[in-house]
Amino acid sequence: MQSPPGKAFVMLKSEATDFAGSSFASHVDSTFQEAVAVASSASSSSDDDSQETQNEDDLYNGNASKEMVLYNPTANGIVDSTPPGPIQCQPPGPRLSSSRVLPSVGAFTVQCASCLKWRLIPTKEKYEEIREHILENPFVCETACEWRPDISCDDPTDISQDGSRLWAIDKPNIAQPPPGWQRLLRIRGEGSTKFADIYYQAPSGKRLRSMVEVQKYLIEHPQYATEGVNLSRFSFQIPKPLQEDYVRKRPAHRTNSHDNVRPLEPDEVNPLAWAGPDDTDLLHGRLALPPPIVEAPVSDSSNRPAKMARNTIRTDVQK
DNA sequence: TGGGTACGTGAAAC
DNA sequence: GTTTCACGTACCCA
Repeated sequence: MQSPPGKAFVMLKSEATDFAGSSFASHVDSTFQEAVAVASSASSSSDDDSQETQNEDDLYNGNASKEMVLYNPTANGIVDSTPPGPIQCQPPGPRLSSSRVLPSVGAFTVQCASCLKWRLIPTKEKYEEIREHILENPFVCETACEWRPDISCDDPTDISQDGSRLWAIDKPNIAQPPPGWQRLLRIRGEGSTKFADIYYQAPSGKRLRSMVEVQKYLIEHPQYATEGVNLSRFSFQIPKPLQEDYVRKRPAHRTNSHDNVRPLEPDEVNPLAWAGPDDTDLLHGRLALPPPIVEAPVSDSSNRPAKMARNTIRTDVQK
């Protein structure tokens, strides 16, 4: 099993304490139980069945060659080194302050193909640019010189998995959204049957949630086609969580899912610290980020269907 | 009450 | 058998 040609990791809402100064390996045992990570692998993956394992190995042991991670710097995730700059992933709208809102990707990290250290990517746009070509152009630390002139493979990793964040592997080689369009990743709560949803937001603000909708929209708005916007620019592939049980498995072809699906017990639930962001780093001016946009999916929610859980979350968190 | 969002689920694809 | 796609809809807020 060789290293996949490219990966993108998504680290989600978290309460972080430190990023740098610790290796993945040193955190494996203690953090994997806590981190919620999403991982998507490269297209190559001849061994899909072992992809998850490989991803985990990559993440912790540094075997991956080109990986990308998203993390949420609002949660105090930035290292004590040079700030990567503002992250522009899903700026919270008015509704996003709602307690319904679940974990959301806040920032982006890619693994250097050379030294295997993680480098923060300053903007979503840059991340998407890297991701689009990561198979052909593996990311290396020198690439980061574009926004951090003094960075090199000799510098410590920007981020390590300390177990307080949600990690996901993003898919490589996803096309950047057309100009004016936004690709939105919305993470669902833990225990849902699906990890996340992808939306494309048209310049008009219209949100499209499937290829079918995109196609309809492009037909209804032929001006985009004249601008070169076509379906190949869209991908609804979602990242995969490293924590396998973040997403509830669906029973095979059973409509009466209650028969087969055992709700997670509280102590089985990933004890995420979905706390609000630690302002420390913000106060230090390390990041210019949107305010917290996430409310924690409380572990309580795992005892019941997600929709019910939402009620609980609201009741517990809000007001 | 209408619009937006998050979640569940049937069907299709793998 | 499992994953992904697509979309219906419950729920919440303004």
